[in-house]
Amino acid sequence: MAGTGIHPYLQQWAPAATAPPPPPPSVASTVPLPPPIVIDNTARSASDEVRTIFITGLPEDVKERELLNLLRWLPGYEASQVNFKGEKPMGFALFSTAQLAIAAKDALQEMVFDVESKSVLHTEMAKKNLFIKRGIVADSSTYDQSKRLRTGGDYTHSGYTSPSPFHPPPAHIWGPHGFMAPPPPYDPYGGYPVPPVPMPAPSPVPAPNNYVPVQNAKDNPPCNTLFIGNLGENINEEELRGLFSVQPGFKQMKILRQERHTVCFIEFEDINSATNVHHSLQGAVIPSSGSVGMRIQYSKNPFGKRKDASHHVAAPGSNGALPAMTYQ
DNA sequence: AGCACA
Repeated sequence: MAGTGIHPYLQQWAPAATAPPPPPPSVASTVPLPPPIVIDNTARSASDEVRTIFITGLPEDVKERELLNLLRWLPGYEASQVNFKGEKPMGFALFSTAQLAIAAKDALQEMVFDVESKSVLHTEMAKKNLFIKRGIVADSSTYDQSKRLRTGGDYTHSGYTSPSPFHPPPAHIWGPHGFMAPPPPYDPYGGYPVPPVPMPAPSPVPAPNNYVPVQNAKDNPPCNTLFIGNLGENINEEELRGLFSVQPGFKQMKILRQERHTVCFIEFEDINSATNVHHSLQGAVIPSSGSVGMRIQYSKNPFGKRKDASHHVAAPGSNGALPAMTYQ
């Protein structure tokens, strides 16, 4: 049959077409935040956790809408706001859980927000949560853009369904099932106005079902190749390949089995694609890796560049002295 | 922390 020609995008945002995620432990159906996650926040009640991130590095002419449109894709996104301290914009974004806030923070960390103004985002957890006014934005007379708070798109808290078949969500930001942290208690199709596109593939890709913060102290300069470490000993190569090969810009990957550490290298078409995945899958946990989150770094030796650059090439013909063997 | 292949 025609089961083979699956459009890459369709796979990506086809989270639960025929294989819905394992139902969360059947609690009361309306509990808002039930993370059955690894992190042991058990000491603190999840209610007073800071789940807001603080964003600096935005260009001075940033529009609140710009930030919103970036953030609204991130899982758990609830609201955001830009305040100006002098002319320095400070962004705040509220997420549904602390963990999703951390995930978002990591995903945005060092992101190039605008190339022309060379703005690079820096993110931290906020000191306190963004306060959401209930009801509608109050002051419509002043129309002070810098202080507006909006509740954002409704994509995220309703899952990964795309707003439109023609406009798939930027999977390069969050990966196919990227940071699918706690399966939120939602009905994938409930309340969603459009019937989902008929999904040909059940669940070809074992997706990361979790995400764990990962300390990535050292990294190498950005390049088109990612180095993936911390994969756990029993990592399944198929699963790895399935995850990465659907990422936008993917070219090839090489899995390297070492004694205890399996690592892998993934080449992308360009640095940008690599960077997106670097952020989107950092700390992602895929089933066969156990409970550890993968560590993603830029490769020391990108594909297509030889490791040994001992022969520093002078500009051809720059000095008349030709080396011995230069014919051909 | 573990970085190969062209």
